[in-house]
Amino acid sequence: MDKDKIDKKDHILDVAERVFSELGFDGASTRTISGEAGVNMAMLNYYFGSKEGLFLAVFNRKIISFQDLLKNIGSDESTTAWNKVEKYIDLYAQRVVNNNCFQKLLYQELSMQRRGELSDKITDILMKNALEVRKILKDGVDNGEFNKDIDAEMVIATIYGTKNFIVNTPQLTSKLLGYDIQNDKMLEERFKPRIEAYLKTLLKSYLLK
Amino acid sequence: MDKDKIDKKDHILDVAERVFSELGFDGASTRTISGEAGVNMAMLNYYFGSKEGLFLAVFNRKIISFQDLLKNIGSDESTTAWNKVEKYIDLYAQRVVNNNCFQKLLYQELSMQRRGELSDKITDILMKNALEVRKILKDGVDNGEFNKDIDAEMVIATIYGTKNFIVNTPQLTSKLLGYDIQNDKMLEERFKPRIEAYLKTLLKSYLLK
DNA sequence: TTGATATAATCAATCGATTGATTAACTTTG
DNA sequence: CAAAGTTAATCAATCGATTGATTATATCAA
Repeated sequence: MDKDKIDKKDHILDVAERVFSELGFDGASTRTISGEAGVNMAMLNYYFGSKEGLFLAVFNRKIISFQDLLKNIGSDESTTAWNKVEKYIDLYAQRVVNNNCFQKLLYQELSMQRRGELSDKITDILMKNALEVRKILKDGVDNGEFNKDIDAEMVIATIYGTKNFIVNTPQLTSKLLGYDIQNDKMLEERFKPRIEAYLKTLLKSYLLK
Repeated sequence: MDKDKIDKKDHILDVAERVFSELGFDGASTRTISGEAGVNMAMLNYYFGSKEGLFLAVFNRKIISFQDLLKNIGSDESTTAWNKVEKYIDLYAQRVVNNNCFQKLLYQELSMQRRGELSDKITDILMKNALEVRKILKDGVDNGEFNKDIDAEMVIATIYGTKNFIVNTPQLTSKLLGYDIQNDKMLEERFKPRIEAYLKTLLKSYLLK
């Protein structure tokens, strides 16, 4: 039945996303993934063509919705630039909480600059997001809302980097923050409001005159 | 000759450090490392016992100078907390420029929480570093120099994270910043002063009353 | 509805390539 | 000579990928 096929592919993607996140692209073997998904190894290639195809499928499944949300924030003409920044921080924090595992995977894969389509695709997607944020910042400068001498690109690095550092080195930052970042409940109830409040205060004092 | 042996081992470590940084632990094969180092594959095991032994050797070689960084920063009682922060930013930026490759390797391995001994070792070192910075920040709060409601731990995440994001995703940030982060000359002449100025301005507006 | 048939899904088995590691022979050095 | 250094050749294990055979499902003529 068609419904079953979709469910099974989706199940494989779920498992693959988790295993990739835990072990990285190289560390996660197709045998491990198929084994944990409870399917035959050949099914991975049957459905997704190759290991890289499987990774790309995991990747593509995640990115579509976020792009649209981001675009909507930037295109809203009825609000201030600072309000857009706040909205983006909220959206981003929510995204991190919901896709903690995957965000780690993305950054990990991007960190080791590898050959081919995979890295290029990830770069393109993240670049699009980054440019969207930069446009918001530049607009804020142009309309006099933000300081004219802000370093927009570095601000982007700060937003992404602060989050990445925390979720990508959980054994370090959990000690530092005082609670377990890898625990979903802690992530939602303590980390999320904390990074939201922090980034807003930090950027507000830097961006606004 | 003993000198030659040391030089050769050191050369292998140099190459291994770079290749590990570029491809990760899994992605870097012993054949690639030995090939690029211009030595026979068996020499790696002859010198370092195993691939992991080689990795540990790369890591241990760097630890010593890492420790030195920790000592002299917060101990100066004759200056302000903000001045210490500025000094630390300068020192850190210098560190990044000089050890760009290794810094990448470090956080790559740490973000893949997979090994026992090595991961603990890295965590301990970085934790010591982080606590040193936190002490500076807390002292600044206690003597009324900094805002009393700053989030010290998140500030640390911002300092480390902003840097890490840029040097660990060079193909992305090079596009964003407009020059090649992987070029040493660019790193020294353009990126270093830029991140110094940015972090100082950013943190100044956030920390100081 | 039934039976034949075509398509999709799944399987065990195995492919060649590559991995980290090791061996044994050779060369250099002291 | 003996020890250290170095090499090519090779090891078992595992990698991603593919095969041909088998089962399940869908389609359609009678």
